[in-house]
Amino acid sequence: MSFPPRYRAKSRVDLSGEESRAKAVAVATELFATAGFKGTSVAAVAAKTGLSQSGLLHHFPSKAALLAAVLEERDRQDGDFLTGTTAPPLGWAAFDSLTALAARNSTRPHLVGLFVRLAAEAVEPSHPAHTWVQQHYAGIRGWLTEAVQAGKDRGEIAADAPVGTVVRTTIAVIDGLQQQWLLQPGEVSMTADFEAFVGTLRARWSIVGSG
Amino acid sequence: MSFPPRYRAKSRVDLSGEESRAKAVAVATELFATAGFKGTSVAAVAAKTGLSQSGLLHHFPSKAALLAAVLEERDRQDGDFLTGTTAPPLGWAAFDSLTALAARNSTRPHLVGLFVRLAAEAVEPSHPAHTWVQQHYAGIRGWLTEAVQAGKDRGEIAADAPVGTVVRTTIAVIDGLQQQWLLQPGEVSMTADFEAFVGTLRARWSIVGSG
DNA sequence: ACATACCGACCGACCACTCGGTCGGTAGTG
DNA sequence: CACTACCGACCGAGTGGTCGGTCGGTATGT
Repeated sequence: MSFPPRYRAKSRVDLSGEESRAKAVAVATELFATAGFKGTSVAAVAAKTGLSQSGLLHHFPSKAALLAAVLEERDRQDGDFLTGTTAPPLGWAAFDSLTALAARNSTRPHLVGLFVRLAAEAVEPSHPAHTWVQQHYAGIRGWLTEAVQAGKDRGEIAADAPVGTVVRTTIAVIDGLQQQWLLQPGEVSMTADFEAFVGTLRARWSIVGSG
Repeated sequence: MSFPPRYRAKSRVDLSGEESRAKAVAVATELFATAGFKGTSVAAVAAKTGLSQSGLLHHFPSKAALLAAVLEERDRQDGDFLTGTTAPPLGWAAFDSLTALAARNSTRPHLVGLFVRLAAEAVEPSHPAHTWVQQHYAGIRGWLTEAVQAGKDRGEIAADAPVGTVVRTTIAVIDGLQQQWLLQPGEVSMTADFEAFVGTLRARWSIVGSG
């Protein structure tokens, strides 16, 4: 998406353009997270960015394009965990990575709210974020399924553990805890609760003496 | 809400009013479930009900009032499980009731969609359904907390089981499975997955020989 | 000259909601 | 029975406001 700087890097015009774009994405992330996509107006994003509506639409041809940029940015920030260049964690280590992800998300309510909002809004196929949400779930599902299967192969996880159910339930716990965390931010620890859930999984499906 | 019939009960005018009202609530439930509250227009509800917009607003003074009627109806249908007149189930039986609730919900995608949608939309305090969502979660939390505590007292559940975490995680699993079920209706069984989760809980926190 | 960043003015569509009325049925009175 | 008074159900035609998006222009830097 980012094209090479054709002028000197410090050019005021280009810099200003990039800055406006980035700021608009940040503002849109926050507003989409709290008011949803349909509940947020382009004018509101523009105002909070410090642009006129036309100025904002100069950078993003449509509201949907702005949403796409927001989702792209979210993927970029989270992608290191799942689709990063490093090898993905396997076996129980994958669940530890998810715990770490939960801990990190606890410091970024904007991104959590954005996801919870959009996941619910985009259930209907006509929503501009529908395919993104589908792919997001498919990605996590596939990643976690592979990790659990690998855990079986290397003797960490019991061979009779129901992979699909474990995977879906784990994802469900993450999503559900996020929802509750948004409703009572101070009184819920996503990290602790998820860690306890993983402990329960280990107690049930760990092969004794393997970790 | 219902005032005493000043005329004979079978008056055709009154009956027609009740019917229109009920149909409007049913239609609104469906539309709110698929398009959300903000994404649904009063005109759309009116058209699908078979009324003009003015006719619909004759029965419900505002869109928010229509939403309130929808939520009231949902509570009425689900309330038997949690706040019914019969004594609430305690100990592990409470989780069996939740399994039954999941099974019943599997046959009513409208109500599931309505809840998932509104729970996400109503995170922001200004949303007309915000307090309803808060109370809904508080109700389930309290109900399940009491059940788990009672299970400890009667020796079904281990005394060192972390009540709060178990309760929050259980609610999270329900919510998360609903979300996934909405995204892939045919490929997920909320009932089976939740049942497996309960099995994992039992394996970890059941007191041996008690059930 | 040329591209980029940006704005003011505007547009048609849609929004929730209001207003003034019609219509059919009911109750009371004679 | 007829007549009046009244009711709830419902509609057509608006209200002002907001929506996403377009267009023509200006200012600026290369």
